[in-house]
Amino acid sequence: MRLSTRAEYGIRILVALARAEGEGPQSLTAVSRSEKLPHAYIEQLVRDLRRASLVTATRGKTGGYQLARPAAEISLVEAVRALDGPLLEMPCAGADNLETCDRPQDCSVHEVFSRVHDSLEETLSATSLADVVATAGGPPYPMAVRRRRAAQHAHLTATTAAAASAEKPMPAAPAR
Amino acid sequence: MRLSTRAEYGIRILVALARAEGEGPQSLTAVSRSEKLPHAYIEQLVRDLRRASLVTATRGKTGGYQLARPAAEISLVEAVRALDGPLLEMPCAGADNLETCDRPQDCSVHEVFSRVHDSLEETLSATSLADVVATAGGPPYPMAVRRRRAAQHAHLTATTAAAASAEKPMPAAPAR
DNA sequence: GCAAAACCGACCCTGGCAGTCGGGATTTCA
DNA sequence: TGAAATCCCGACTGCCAGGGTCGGTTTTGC
Repeated sequence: MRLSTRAEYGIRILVALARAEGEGPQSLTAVSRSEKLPHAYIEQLVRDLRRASLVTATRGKTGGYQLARPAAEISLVEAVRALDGPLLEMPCAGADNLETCDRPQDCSVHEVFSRVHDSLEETLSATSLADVVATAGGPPYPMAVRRRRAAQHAHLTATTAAAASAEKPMPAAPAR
Repeated sequence: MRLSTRAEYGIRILVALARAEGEGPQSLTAVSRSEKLPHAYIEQLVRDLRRASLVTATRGKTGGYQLARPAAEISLVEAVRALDGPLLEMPCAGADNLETCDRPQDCSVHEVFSRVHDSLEETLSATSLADVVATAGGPPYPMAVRRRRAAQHAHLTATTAAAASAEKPMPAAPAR
């Protein structure tokens, strides 16, 4: 299972724009340089972001892109949907829109996949660009991650997985 | 984002075997017929399941496959890992094993992706084959899903997403 | 010994997706 | 006015992972 690089790059772009919030339009070349991403490719992606109204563009020599809304009000799930389509793309799984399962009556996995989809949606919509920017200032990541994992593992053995999930500090408000 | 059909089919196979728990080995042709999956392809998958010790095989004319452990003790995350490798396969993301991020010091998305990975792991490891079999008897799925969604949405507007997740009845014990 | 099963490796083939290219439309600035 | 920098757009390429197949061997029950 993997998230497309489209979504990954897209998020990186948005985060870069979020960092420069209020500083006016950022040119794509600047972003591509700072994030080390291929300019020509990025261009496609940012187009989709604009069409999804996550970003606004201004043309001309001093032009560039900026977030269409405050970073705190843009959740990652919007970015992923804009670039990647449905969160969990499977014939038989509470997809984003409707169910297109070919075994309508007795599909064993339908329920589970819907659950997976929902959990993805939850985690992604619970994180805003502002959150990402905020955490990104912290300690080097492998460390932070490992510390988090350790703490969580302790909980997992003591209580249930669901309970542990609820205890994780999930910073911000969903955008919608 | 999508789960490979390998994983999907694999789960279907395991569920079929779980349904026939205690009835001795089930031939692959039987499974392929009942689940409407291509025999030749399934064969590959079940091989991997065996190598991961989720399934045992008996050869010969009356041979077939059966679960290596009770269905209640096999979680879906094991199946997915056996067939699909790491849960969330991304260069920069707390992958299953170790971190192979090329932007070691300031990777903005590392933290988020790890969170997604963990949430996947939670939901998948919280569901055992026995759970799937149990829920699979119930009402036709689209209904069940829609009902669940509606209930959840009501909560989401009232409380936070994380809290709603904790309230979802997640039936069973993680396998490990 | 025949039939039916599990085993195995090698192979094919198509779609999606990362990434490129060339050109056009806008704006700014000198 | 024109050059330069940007956004804008559609079309193209190339690769490779993944779904699916095939032919053959070994094991076992009747």
